[in-house]
Amino acid sequence: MSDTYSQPTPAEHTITRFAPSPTGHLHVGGARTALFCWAFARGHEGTFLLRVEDTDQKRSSEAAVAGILEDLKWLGVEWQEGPAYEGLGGDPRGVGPFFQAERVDIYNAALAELLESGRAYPAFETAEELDAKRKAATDANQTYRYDRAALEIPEAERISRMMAGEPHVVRFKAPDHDVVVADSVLGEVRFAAGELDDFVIRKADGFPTYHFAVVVDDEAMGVSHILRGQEHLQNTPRHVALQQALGYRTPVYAHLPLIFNPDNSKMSKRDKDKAVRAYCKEQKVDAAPEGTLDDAGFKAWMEDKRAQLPTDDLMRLATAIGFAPPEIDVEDFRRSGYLPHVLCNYLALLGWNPGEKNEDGTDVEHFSMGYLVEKFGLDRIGKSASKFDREKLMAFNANEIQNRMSDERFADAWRTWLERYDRATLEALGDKLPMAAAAARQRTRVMREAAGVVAFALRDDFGYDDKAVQKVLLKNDGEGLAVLRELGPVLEGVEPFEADAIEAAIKNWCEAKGLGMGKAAQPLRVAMTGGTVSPGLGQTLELIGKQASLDRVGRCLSQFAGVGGG
RNA sequence: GGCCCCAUCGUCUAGUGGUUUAGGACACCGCCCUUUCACGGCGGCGACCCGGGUUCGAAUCCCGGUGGGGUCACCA
Repeated sequence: MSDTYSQPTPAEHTITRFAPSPTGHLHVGGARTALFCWAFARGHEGTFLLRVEDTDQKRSSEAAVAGILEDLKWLGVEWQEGPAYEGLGGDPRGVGPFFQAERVDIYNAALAELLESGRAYPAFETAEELDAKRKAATDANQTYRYDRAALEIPEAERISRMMAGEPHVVRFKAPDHDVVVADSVLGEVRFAAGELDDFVIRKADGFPTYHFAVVVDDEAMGVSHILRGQEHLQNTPRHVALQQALGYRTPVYAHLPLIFNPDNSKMSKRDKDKAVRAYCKEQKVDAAPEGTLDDAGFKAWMEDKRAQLPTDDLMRLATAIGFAPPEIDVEDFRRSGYLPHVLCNYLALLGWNPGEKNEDGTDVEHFSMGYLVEKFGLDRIGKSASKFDREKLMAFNANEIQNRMSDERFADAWRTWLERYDRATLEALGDKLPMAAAAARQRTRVMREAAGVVAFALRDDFGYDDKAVQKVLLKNDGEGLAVLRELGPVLEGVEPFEADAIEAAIKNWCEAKGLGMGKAAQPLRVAMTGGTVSPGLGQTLELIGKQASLDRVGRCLSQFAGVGGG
């Protein structure tokens, strides 16, 4: 065996890896896999490494790599080994590089062994020829397996044609015995001999296929535990067969249950395009709004049910038409204003459960990253797929913001979020941000809702809600307006103009008049915001400011005086 | 269709043969708190896919059925 990929690490050391292919942002399913790999390694004082599977030249992009690294870092899923990124990554054991496209020599060395031992062989069919064979088999209602036609060619000729540079792939000769996959979640899964066909391990372009690269790399990098989605289960016998042929050890496998949409469809990036497209149809949007797409592009996208827009274009379009597509990628949840450790918390519960109770008998459901690291284990991973429930995630996030965060911590988190996603509001708020945060916190479930809660403070030129005006100001001969008239001077006398003092002053006035607080609060709300809903009265007025509050009372009075009496 | 996986309230799940009138969370519905909204408190609704075994006893073990899902590329 060549030293190139000999085992550099003692087998007892726990090493997990996350190996995304850089074809887009990190998907929540991938995020959960990464999270589990990370937690498992951490909990076993092991190493979590990141490897980029970019052997598909056509679909990989550097932007996608950067996006995935950023998403992981934001989540708090930190890799000790792998691509360097803001202090993460590195290669202390010298097992890199961590981009498969840079490891072709390593794969070829392993491949040479298989070729030599006769476990792999070149095949010369074109993709078109294979498609035709496949189609013929399907049409005849039969399962297609590669027919080993290339093995009909005498070996010497095969080799010489390969050496002469004739286009070819290399196939692995599948074993003639059953392959058993020992999975720590599912148990032993047996695949009968003959189920595997001679799959391709090196493509015509010289790059290894996924199956081959994964097996070689996991061995070379000393990966001890492979946690991945259950959609990979049928790949595993191929990998095990390859390991056996190469004399590698087989790592521990744990196949994670799948995550679905509430309607049982697979969660996919396409869902976003689908939702936006449906909204466009529903709202009869027949041309792309200014500054989003050109007409031809928009039309083509609308007509092709499976078309996907680049993320940025899609989001710009969605924003322009006032629609929020469902969150699918980690970046989507970040943009909506979920907290990273809450997302991790929720994700961890999809397919895993600590199985512990709180003292009051409820299940332990809200936990920190540290708790996850401490408790996570393969033995409590579930077997059945789960549906992604945004309502519950939202409730988790709301719980964190409303019941666990302080006003100060929320203000910090909000500021960070605004810096990235809503600079206009950040600037409009200015140094009132902490006050606004305090007012908005208990009414905010995800960060993007917060600005709406305090929107009244940002603009003076709001309109009044008719129903509110009728009910609160004009009813009973302008009772509400009369209250407002008297409240003006009361507010004027409040100094300093702070929430508690404001509330106290209004309360005093009510008591003196023998009125319930509601009789004063609601007219003031309408005057301050145009409607009947706002944060606490004191907070609302303080946020608006003394002069502006008085102005709003005046404006309201002059607008409705004489409309309905009073 | 072949192969493979799975199956507890609408959803996420606890439950590993008796401690279970199956526990919790989200959602939903009431009531309470209350200056609106929200928060919070209390209560309610609501599940072991079906059929056979095994056993004194089965949500838990076995078999079959049904249902759901995954996968069948020179993508990963």
